[in-house]
Amino acid sequence: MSMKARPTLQDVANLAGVSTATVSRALNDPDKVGQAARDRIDNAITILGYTPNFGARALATNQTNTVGAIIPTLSNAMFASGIQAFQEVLSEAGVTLLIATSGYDPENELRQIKSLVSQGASGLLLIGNDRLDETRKYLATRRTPHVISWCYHDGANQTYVGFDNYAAAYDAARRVLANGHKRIGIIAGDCATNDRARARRDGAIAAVDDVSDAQVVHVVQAPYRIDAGRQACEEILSFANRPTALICGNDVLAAGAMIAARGLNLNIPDDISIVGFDDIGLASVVSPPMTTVRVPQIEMGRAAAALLLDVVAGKPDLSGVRLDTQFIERGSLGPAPTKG
Amino acid sequence: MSMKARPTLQDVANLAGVSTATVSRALNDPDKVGQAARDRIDNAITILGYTPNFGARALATNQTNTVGAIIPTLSNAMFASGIQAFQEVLSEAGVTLLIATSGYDPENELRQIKSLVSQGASGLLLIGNDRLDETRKYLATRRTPHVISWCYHDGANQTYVGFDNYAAAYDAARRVLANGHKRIGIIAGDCATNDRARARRDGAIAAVDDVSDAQVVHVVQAPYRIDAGRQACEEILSFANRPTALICGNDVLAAGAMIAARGLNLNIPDDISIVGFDDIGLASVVSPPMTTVRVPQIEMGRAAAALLLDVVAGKPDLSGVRLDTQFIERGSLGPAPTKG
DNA sequence: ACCGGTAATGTAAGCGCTTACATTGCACAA
DNA sequence: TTGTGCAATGTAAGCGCTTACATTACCGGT
Repeated sequence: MSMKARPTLQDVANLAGVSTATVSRALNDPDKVGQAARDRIDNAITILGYTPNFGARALATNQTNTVGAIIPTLSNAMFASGIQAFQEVLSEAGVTLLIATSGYDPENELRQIKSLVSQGASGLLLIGNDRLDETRKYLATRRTPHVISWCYHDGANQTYVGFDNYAAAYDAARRVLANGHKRIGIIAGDCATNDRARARRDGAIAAVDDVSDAQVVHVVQAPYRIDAGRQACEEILSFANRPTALICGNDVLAAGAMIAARGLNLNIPDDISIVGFDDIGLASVVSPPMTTVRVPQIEMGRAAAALLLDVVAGKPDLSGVRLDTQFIERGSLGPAPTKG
Repeated sequence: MSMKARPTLQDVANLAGVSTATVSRALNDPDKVGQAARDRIDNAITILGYTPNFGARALATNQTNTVGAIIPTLSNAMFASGIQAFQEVLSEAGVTLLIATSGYDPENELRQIKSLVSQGASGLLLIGNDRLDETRKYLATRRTPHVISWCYHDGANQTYVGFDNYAAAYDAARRVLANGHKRIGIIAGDCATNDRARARRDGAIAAVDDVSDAQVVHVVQAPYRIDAGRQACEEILSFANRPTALICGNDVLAAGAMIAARGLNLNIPDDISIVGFDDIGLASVVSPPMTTVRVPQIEMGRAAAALLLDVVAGKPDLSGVRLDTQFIERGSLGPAPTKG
């Protein structure tokens, strides 16, 4: 048993009786190496359990074949399938994905960005638009290629692959209003460092404001957790002037709200309608099935990957991609109860 | 604007008018550098947007401060909070986490392992016990520190931080049987490359076998997706000799089963009881709330991180950690229907 | 005034890899 | 036979960083 922790190219070369250059070629461009040598090298590699040192390779070639993604959290399904799709496209292109989480904290996001860049990420997938100025500056002075997803804005000097949270929420609220609801409650996500949550809230509010006899009776914020959604809903329902419909920042919040409503013996949607956002798997399972806004996660992930690959490769395709959301009407939305 | 893509230590040194050694020291051991120099260096760093090249540092120091985790999938909440906890402990220790997914494919797992090691991971978190021999050999010859989670086995020459899937499923099945059920159906996860799914299935079967007048009437496998769970349930319920209770490989499957049952106008739990496994957020939201087995994800993640850190640091603490699961009884489990 | 000690800094080697360039050996044409 | 061309391989420099060792400057004690 060798004491060396990690076999190197040199070790392989020695064992195979060739120079390091030959081993390197055998690895990267097998055609350039004779059959005999190649066999001995392959053999040596398996014997030693050799794995190239990525950092050294990156140093020598000045290219890493690696990109990074910083997402707010792994803890709910919100990003899961999008990232999965992102990953798949990348690995087809032979690019490794490094994943980090920011926990919705901009400071932490910057730290993670630096860490990933440091690790060799030559491109970045970022979520949303709320970011430290310092982060922006860092990205700019380093000219780090990046695409921003899960949101979309026109004209900004950024590459977005996403959808318009504001418009989607506006539309969803319109649909709710079309059911005759006049008193609307809103359970928004935590808006402090989350532009998507803000956009969704504001879109919904704007839609209600645009209808003269309807009003937003309560707006509360809650982190994207079921229990927080329940608590928020309980709070809203404890006030006078109960809403007949609740528009929630995402499905997790809406699921919590449904529990709370049921806990108060309210029937959904007869007594109160509840709509979510994201259409995660859960939405169709709860009872009644949840009305929500479908986000094109997979398409978004794929498109973001393709675009990022382009940008990294130097094609300055700054156009971005705007995807459509879809309002999914299910049982949790019903007509406004007749005044009783 | 410099044309250099990525500023180096040298660039910083030039700008600050010192040698690279001084900059390096300023970065890693500030006390060793005079105040004046340090200021100029800090300044140069921000001006240039310098970020150390991780690979080069790793090369020079021979230590990476990085570990990797390979999980089957990001797509459901099964691993989310465990990984989150894992990550948190690591980052407290200043260690970076690299995440990759295998998609339950052992070949892919090996590929990802090599990739992470290549990237500098000096330790690995692996899920479950099903693995290519080649993978085992690779890990062994390289002496790559790793801990295995989401399962537990005694005596094996491995470090486990997890729980006993078999025992937990056995126990869950006992609880079901204690409710008087005699005809049990099982919707297992995809067992082919998933030892946890197998253990859960076999544990449940064993429990039923241990009760003389009860029997497993159907066993089907389905990937961990809601629609697959629904389909599997529909299949089982289409057979003669319907079970009165369904034990599912995880909550996602159970959620699908609940939909299917409801679709057939069966009341849960009056007509059929359904139990899941994992206790993901969804379990308490569905209606009726799902009886399931709580897995100590957070504790597991934290413990795995602590242990991995130890192993990487050279303390050969091979003891492993066995955690307990907890049977959570909710509305989806009821007494067996009286023969009708 | 001189010396030893110490703090601050510089010099240069080397980490594991790739690659331009040099070398070797051989087949084949003339 | 001699040269030519090409395939296979070797040599060595250099990627960005750390660090042992060397150097410098300046301190206080005598």
